[in-house]
Amino acid sequence: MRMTKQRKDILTVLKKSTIPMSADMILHATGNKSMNLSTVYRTLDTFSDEGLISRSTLDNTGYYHLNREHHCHYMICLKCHKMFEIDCHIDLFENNIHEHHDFLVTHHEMTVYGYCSDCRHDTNA
Amino acid sequence: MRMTKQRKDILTVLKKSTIPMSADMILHATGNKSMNLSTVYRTLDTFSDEGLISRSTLDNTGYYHLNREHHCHYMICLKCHKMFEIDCHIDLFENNIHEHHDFLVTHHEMTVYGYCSDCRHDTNA
DNA sequence: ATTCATGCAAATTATTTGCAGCTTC
DNA sequence: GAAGCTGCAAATAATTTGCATGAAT
Repeated sequence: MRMTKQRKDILTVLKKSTIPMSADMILHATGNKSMNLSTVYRTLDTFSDEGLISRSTLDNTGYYHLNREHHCHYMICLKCHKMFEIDCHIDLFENNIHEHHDFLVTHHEMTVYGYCSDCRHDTNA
Repeated sequence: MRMTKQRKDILTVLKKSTIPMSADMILHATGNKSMNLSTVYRTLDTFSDEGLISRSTLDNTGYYHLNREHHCHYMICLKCHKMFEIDCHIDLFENNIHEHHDFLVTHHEMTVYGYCSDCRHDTNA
């Protein structure tokens, strides 16, 4: 993977951010006025393939964040759409989140990704 | 809320399904050849507002499912993209899912929605 | 030098909206 | 009969792609 100025800029932005960012947010955050949005998308794909970052679909658009040692989840305010980072403490739920983060939980979503039985035994993998 | 043929058709489809469906999948599943996709979207919005169904963004598109007594989450196969329903047993994780569902978990995502402190205390709510 | 990355513009896809006509209550 | 739906077509918005040029190894 070639380390171009664009890629460096994008990586810098991602390293600084504590919350997931959309491609557009990332583009603006770099301050690189000549960089194109498609470059951002392509770079994010590449970083993703390299396992450097992860993409989640939130609010109907893609959000990207650096993969760090301790993974975390996010709380999203239904009104202002701000995102707040929370550690992956499975026990830290509903009431606990309210106490610890002063965030009133209305609902949550969890999706588990992986490979199903069929696909694991499928030889044309 | 008026109960039109279109709304009945859509509700029937959602009732039959055990997994979330996209607007397009729902349209085709109704078999109603004269119904328009915008009607599906509008109806799903309405149902959502009524609290009848929930929308999740998966795989970058919206998926809708009926709200049932026991809520559940979904496992998504990274290869075939099939979805599998799993109960919300917070303790039923990684290894357990593998044992119980023969699904190899690679990663998961959890998002908690609600209202942040700022917004709860904001009078122009 | 060669390979890969970039900018630009055009294509795709999911979703939303305006509007005029048609149903349901 | 009125308010609320619907279909259709056109508008948005996010993301992807083709292609010719430019930069990194």
